[in-house]
Amino acid sequence: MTGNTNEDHTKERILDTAEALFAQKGFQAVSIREITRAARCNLAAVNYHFGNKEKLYLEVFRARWVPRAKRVQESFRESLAAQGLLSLPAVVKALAQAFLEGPLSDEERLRHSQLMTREMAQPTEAFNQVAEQVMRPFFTELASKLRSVLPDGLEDEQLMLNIFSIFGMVLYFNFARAPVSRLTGREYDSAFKTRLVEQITEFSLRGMGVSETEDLR
Amino acid sequence: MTGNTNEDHTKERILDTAEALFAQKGFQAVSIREITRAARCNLAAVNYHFGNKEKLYLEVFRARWVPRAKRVQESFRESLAAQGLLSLPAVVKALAQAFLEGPLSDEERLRHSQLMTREMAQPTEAFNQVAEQVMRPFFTELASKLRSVLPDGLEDEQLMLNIFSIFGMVLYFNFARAPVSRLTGREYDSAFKTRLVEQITEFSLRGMGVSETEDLR
DNA sequence: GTCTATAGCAGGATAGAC
DNA sequence: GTCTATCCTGCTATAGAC
Repeated sequence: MTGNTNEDHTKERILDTAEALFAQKGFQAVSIREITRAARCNLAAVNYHFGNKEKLYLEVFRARWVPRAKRVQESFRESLAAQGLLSLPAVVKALAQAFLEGPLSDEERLRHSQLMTREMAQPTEAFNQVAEQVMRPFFTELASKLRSVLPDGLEDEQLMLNIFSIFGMVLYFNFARAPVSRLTGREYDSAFKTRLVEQITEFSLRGMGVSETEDLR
Repeated sequence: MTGNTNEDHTKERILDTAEALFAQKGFQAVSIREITRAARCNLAAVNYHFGNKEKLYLEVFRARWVPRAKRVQESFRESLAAQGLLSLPAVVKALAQAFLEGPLSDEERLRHSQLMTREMAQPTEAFNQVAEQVMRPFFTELASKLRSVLPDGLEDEQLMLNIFSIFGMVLYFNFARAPVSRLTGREYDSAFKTRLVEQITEFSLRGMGVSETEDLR
């Protein structure tokens, strides 16, 4: 747009690099020097393009994290549509798949959930974006979809807590790779991730009180 | 032992203060200056008593975190014994209670799970202590207790994944207070925590495939 | 065991050349 | 828009008085 010949512009490289480093180590543990070194640009570039380190962090969420979260949500919708008739198993399975096997690369997914976990555990200014632009609308959508396939008379709060319970498992299996791998002796390869999707799906379906008269897959 | 008149000794105050700050902000985000200021002692005290900042962090786990984790495990055993006959609902409820309403004060519990979450998401040297001295023995114990009240023929890995699923929820409700509060509109008061214990217990019991022929409480 | 003082370094941020 | 050079603050760690 501004006549750049190279879309791998410094600004974009900084955003990518910064996201990866912030996800791995957290805001405070990453220095501007480390970011610019990894992004192969000058130390002053961060302050030039983003003003300061904190604004860079916020921009990572605005320009990278939020759009990616929307891609995951979109993948959930498509995966659900592909399964035909709306049913509880379909919703739950599409959810687990979107977050554990969805459109993200393995590295992207790890980054994404690390940043989310950090903001949940220790909210910064970015948490408002996460909560209002991504979590709240998605939870509302999920609640309405689930309500349509669950028995009537279910309380709002109960439904919410069920959704949180599922998310708790999904997030846990994403961020707690160290203990899960150590205690199960399994690597996070694609076979294991498929196993986890199955586990989350079946555990959640039973957990939400679906009768067990039929196979869930 | 060494003739101190005051057991609120500098060393102990530093450990308490450091634990709280490391839990809130993480290792890198806390400075020795901040710790010693909050512990009302001299800047040099950390290096005198612990050698350096990293050794202080490890000592927080050795002298505070691990013993507290063992208290939680002990509370689980007592709570289980108090419920009479060993049954699946008894095990699961005792587990949820120990971690959400157990022997810890609210502040202690928050600190405890924040430190644990940090080590799971981003293991440091302290993770070995956490995993081998606390998690592994407790998982083994839990697995054996659960095995005795679950149908025969259950695979080891399936059992492990079920335990992780429960822990995922427990941890999530502990560390993700910000989104849970924001989206449910509820504070983490004791009424809500009791509600969460109930949620985790019932969701997990159904999730593990207990037949639904009777009330779970 | 607790203090002051300070060495030595890494961090964020900015000014100004190009 | 990218660079170098530099300011200044705050950090860890240590030496040495008391």
